[in-house]
Formats: sequence, C-alpha cells, structure tokens
Amino acid sequence: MEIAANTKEIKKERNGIKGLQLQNNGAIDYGVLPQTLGYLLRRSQIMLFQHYAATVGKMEITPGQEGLLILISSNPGISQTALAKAAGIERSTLGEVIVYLEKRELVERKSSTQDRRSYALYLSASGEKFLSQTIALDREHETEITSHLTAEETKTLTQLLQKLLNQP
Amino acid sequence: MEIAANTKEIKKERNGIKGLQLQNNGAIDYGVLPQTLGYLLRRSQIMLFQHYAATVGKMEITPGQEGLLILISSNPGISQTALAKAAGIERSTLGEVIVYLEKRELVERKSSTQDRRSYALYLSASGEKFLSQTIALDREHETEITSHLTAEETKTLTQLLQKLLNQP
DNA sequence: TATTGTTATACTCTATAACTATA
DNA sequence: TATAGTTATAGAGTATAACAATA
Repeated sequence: MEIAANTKEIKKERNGIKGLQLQNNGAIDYGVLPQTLGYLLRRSQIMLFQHYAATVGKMEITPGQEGLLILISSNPGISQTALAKAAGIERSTLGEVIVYLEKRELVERKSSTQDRRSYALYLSASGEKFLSQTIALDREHETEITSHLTAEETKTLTQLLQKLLNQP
Repeated sequence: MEIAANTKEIKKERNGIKGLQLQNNGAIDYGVLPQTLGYLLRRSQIMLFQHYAATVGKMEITPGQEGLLILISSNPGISQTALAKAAGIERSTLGEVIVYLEKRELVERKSSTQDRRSYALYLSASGEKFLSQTIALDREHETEITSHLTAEETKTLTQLLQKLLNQP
C-alpha cells in the first residue's frame, strides 16, 4: 500500500516535469499565500484536523464533540441553549449531537426542575472517564504536531492565538 | 436593528442567571479549551473567515477562490490537476470552481498544445486586476483583525504558523 | 494501461424556519 | 408573547467513483 502510493507520487512528479506548458516544472510558486494569515490558519487547521482524526479519532470523536464534552464537564447542569451559545453553534445543530452523545451514554439529560422546557446536561461517569482519555490523547496529538517547535515557541503561538481571539 | 439585538442579549443573560440549575450564573467555564491549540486554531479561523466575508467578501469571493487565483497568477499555464494538488482539493471539486471563475471571466482555459487532455490555466487581464484589488482588501482585512497585536507579534504569529505547517 | 477533466452522487456540517410545550 | 428544544429542509463544501478522450 505504501509502496504503491510512493510509486504513484514519483510518476506524478515525473509527468509534471514534461507535462505542463510553462514554468511549472514541478515546483509550485505559492505567491503571497504563505504570508497570509488566513491561508496559514486554514491550512494549519486542516493539518491539525487530519492528525487529530488519525490519533484522537480512535475514540470515535471529533474536535467539536470533544469541545462539547469539555464544556459540559466544566459547567454541569448547563442548558442546551447556553451550551450552543458557548460553542458558537445553533441550537438545532447542537440538538442532534447531544442526542448522539446521549445514545453513547456519555452525556445525561435531566429535565430541569425550575423550567420544564429545558434540560440540564451532565457527563455520565463513563463520560467523564471517556473525556479524560480523550484529553490525554489530545495532549499527545498536540505534542506530536508541535514536535518541531520548541516548548517556548508553542507557548508563544498559543498565547498569540488567544490574543488574536480576544478581540477587545 | 441594533437596539433590538442588544435588548435580546440582555434578556438572554438575565434569563441565564436564574434559569440554570447549577453554577451557570452567566459565566461559562471553558475548561482546558483555551489551552488547546486545535480549539484556538479552529476558533481563529472561524473568526477570520467571518471578518473576511464581511470585508473582502464584497468582491464576491471566498478565501479558497482567492487562493486559486493567486496560484494561477503565480503559475500561469498550470493544469487543473496540478492546481488541485497545490490547493489541496480534489480535481472534481476544483473543476466546478474553475468553470465558475471562467464564467466570471477571471480565469481563461486554453487547451494545452502538448497534451490535448489538459487545460492550461491563466488569469485574464480583468482577472489580474480583480486579484490585485482583492489582495489589497485582504491586507486591510488582516490589518484590522490583528489591530490589537503589535506588528512584532503579528510577524511572530505568522512565522510560527509557517513553522507549524512545514512539517520536516 | 494510465491520466485529464467531467459528471453523478453522496456525505458532513451547518443554518433557517416552523413547530410543541412550556413560561 | 417569548423561550427551550425538536424537526424538516436546504445550502455549502467536500469526496468518491465511473466515464470519455487522450496519452
């Protein structure tokens, strides 16, 4: 499988050298893209997501779902509306995910005693355990993905992204 | 419109204070999320995309389409397959976008003389002009989005993202 | 046989709007 | 009247697989 993929790559590059009309002799010029914050963020996020899927994804979870579990764990009893707002998604979008996480017995919904329209969300005991394992895998994943940065650089990157996000 | 939105916000928060079952008195605890690179990247990208849509988006363009224009401009005569590979998307996905950009007369496709299966892609004169305007707006947009970072911090952030992406 | 570009199809993620039950 | 959560539907954006023309 791996050998075949390599062969294919080599063939593609060989073809690229003679196949293209002008100066595209295999090396692509990315123009201003690598200087563009939007491009760098987009590509970084894609790369991270793919690595996440191949590592933390073993737990059958996505970054968005892990985020919800963290928010519920940190805010036991939160309502779906409040959770949707915190997660930055619509209530209708959240609803389906919560049903899914409930079916997996990671999340429990209890009818609120004060407002019978709303649910209070909690992690089950197995949900908490699952989340701990997921967070541990996530840490490994992020360590791997930043392995060619120094600890100092990773810290700086984290801080700068936090600052970028906290629009005053 | 703005007043209504504000009223709504205030009502929601007031409700949140008495409406929730446990300690969710309006303030959400984000747990480990703000320390997580994946979360920070995802949120940053969403924020940037929304700001882009509200500014550069006036040109009726998306970040992905702008990226394609930049790649074509920097690699005149590139084939669709090579462009798809450079942009990190599938040939079939690229095809539709190219047809769209061709209809807008920003991109021209010429049949390759050497390989009659493939097209050589170019920007039209108006495509080049359009791209210049788009890139100028994009620079404004990125300046705005990073206005609360120092020039030094923005440069560092850019460099660290480049380093993160160039997995050795 | 392999590759270029196209087409048909489907999947994921998300949003909007209408609904119900409660407030 | 307004809100919590659900449902139905639709729209991006993407991928996979099969195809015709060409290599």
